[in-house]
Amino acid sequence: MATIRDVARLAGVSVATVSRVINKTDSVNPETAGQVMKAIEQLQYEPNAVARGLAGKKMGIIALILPDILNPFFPALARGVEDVAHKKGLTVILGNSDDLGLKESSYIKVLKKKYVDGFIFASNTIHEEDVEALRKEQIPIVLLDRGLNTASCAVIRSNNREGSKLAVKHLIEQGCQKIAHIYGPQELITARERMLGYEEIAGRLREYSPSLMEQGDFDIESGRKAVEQLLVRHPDLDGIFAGNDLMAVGALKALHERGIRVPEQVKVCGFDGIGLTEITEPELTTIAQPVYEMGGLAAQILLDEIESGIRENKLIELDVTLIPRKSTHKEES
Amino acid sequence: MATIRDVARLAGVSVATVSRVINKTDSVNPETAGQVMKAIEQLQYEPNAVARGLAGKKMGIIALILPDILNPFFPALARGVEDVAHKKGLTVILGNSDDLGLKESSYIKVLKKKYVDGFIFASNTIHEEDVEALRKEQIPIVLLDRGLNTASCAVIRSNNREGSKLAVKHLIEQGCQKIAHIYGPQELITARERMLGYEEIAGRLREYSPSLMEQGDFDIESGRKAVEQLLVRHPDLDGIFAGNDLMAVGALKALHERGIRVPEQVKVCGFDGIGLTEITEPELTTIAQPVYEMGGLAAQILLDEIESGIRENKLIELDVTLIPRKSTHKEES
DNA sequence: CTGAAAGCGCTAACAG
DNA sequence: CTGTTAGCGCTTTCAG
Repeated sequence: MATIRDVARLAGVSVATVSRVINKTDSVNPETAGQVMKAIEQLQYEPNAVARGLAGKKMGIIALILPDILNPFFPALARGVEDVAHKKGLTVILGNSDDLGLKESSYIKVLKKKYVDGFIFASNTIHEEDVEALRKEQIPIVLLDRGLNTASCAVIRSNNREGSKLAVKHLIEQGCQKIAHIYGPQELITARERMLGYEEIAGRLREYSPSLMEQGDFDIESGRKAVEQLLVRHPDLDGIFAGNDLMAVGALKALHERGIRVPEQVKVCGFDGIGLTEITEPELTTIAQPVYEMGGLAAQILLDEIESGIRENKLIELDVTLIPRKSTHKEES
Repeated sequence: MATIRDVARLAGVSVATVSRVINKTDSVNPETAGQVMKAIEQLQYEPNAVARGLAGKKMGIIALILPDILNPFFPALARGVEDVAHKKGLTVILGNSDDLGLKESSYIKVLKKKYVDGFIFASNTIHEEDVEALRKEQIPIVLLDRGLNTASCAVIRSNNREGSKLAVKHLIEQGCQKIAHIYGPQELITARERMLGYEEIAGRLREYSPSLMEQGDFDIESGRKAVEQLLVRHPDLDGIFAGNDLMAVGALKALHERGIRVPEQVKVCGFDGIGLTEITEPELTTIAQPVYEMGGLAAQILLDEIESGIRENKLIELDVTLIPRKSTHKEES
């Protein structure tokens, strides 16, 4: 592997000059530059990223810390991040935090030592101090689905409240009158927002009652259990809005087990728009988030910040869209 | 951030000594070592990974190149890799190759410059030359699901042929007599092996015919299409063994659309054991690969190789297991 | 067992 | 516009 020295020698210039033409960091006489370029070509020279990193404190790597890549929500996010990073020549380090603050801290600690250029946290448990610490060291961060309180960096999320309202309105349009909601863990702002959206619309219904809400954990099993509870209290419910798709799948399962037909007797709507929703029977109506785009956008903002050195601090809220499918289909009368 | 120099100064020794106690690379007087340790504690010293990388050509990073993290087979693999890597203090870079040889080469090029310690390729299109090149540079590699021809590094895969035999035998036990097979792209050794396993067992059936096989692309849509073709030729088939779970899901969909009941009229079995198989209706019988374990093992072997510097070159074939579910359930008579 | 010093390959003042 | 040189922080001979 040729080094910058080899290039300098062959081109008959100093390493500084070579560095300049590579990084366009200073003007260089076009002719000299030409010589250098030629030498680079000839030697097939490629700058060593590690040496560069040591000198400049940037390795051309961004870190993506998410709860668990096994959760079907995250692969699309990861892909979104990776695609834009790769396009810009950066690489992505993946970390699974399991929503453990400690694991997040541990990733941060290790990755800082590797001079990663920036962090994207899609994790729900980052310690405020960790964010502050990174901020202080001028390491760019982008947060996904976090509250406003952490106003010291860019935050991306989708419009959860509006999405919920969309969902409930849709259920009503399809003829539902008694709509239950399975909400996610209330530590998560997304879960809270979705619940609020539900209450805002469902609260107006004659049949509404707070007991139409039941907690879940954003996983399939909890969705199933929640429905079992709900059916005890409200055997006559005719619509279920689950706080995410996994719980909606669980709901579908519970209903199926009980011989309750979807959508004829009960209509079900999820949230997220993950691929699973297309393979259930019936296919699941859902509020789709632009997950891939969110990942791409997060990466984009992060890269901009890395390049410019300017912190953006903005909160971006993306629109969601209703994808009507069989599970909420209105029977023609 | 304290440097090794600070530690040396505080401990009253040379940097070389500090380096020695950190890396246990040479014996040091226990007392001196103690001093050094104390200094390290006091200064909260953490060695800089990039400087280390530049000096030693290893960044404590491994690269995982797979076709597409969006394919539900890969998250578990990635998680397996990441978990063991993280346990050993290494980090994982993720690359999506889309099974494009060019993209793989591009990842290799970029990552070599970053002194990654090793590569895991779960991708199907690595150029033989690329592998050889890495080999020559002594960069450890582990391959997943590759043929034997690339005998120059460790290869992990699961016993696809036996798995297929298991599947077909199971279908026969459940009463199937005319079993079709949807096979995957024949460039993939996994797809070929599964097909061979099918032929070996199904070939003995009275009703067997080569026209019971139809090609698919390992995705849902192709599974659906394949079944449509198969039903034209063999309206009376009573079992389908799909080369992977996604195609099995497609098969389920096609059958459902045609009003053919599973498992009563046709039984369906998939291959892989991805999570999707638990949420279809009916739930899908499948041959499960230990995907998470495969990832963990790949990482383990890679790390061993990185640490020892000894190439292992072994081929490891993991066992698969039949997971019987509703989609192949035999009706009690 | 320990220290001095030469890199690893590149960037970024600082002169000129 | 260009060259010299001092780091970045650590590892690793080579002496002692």
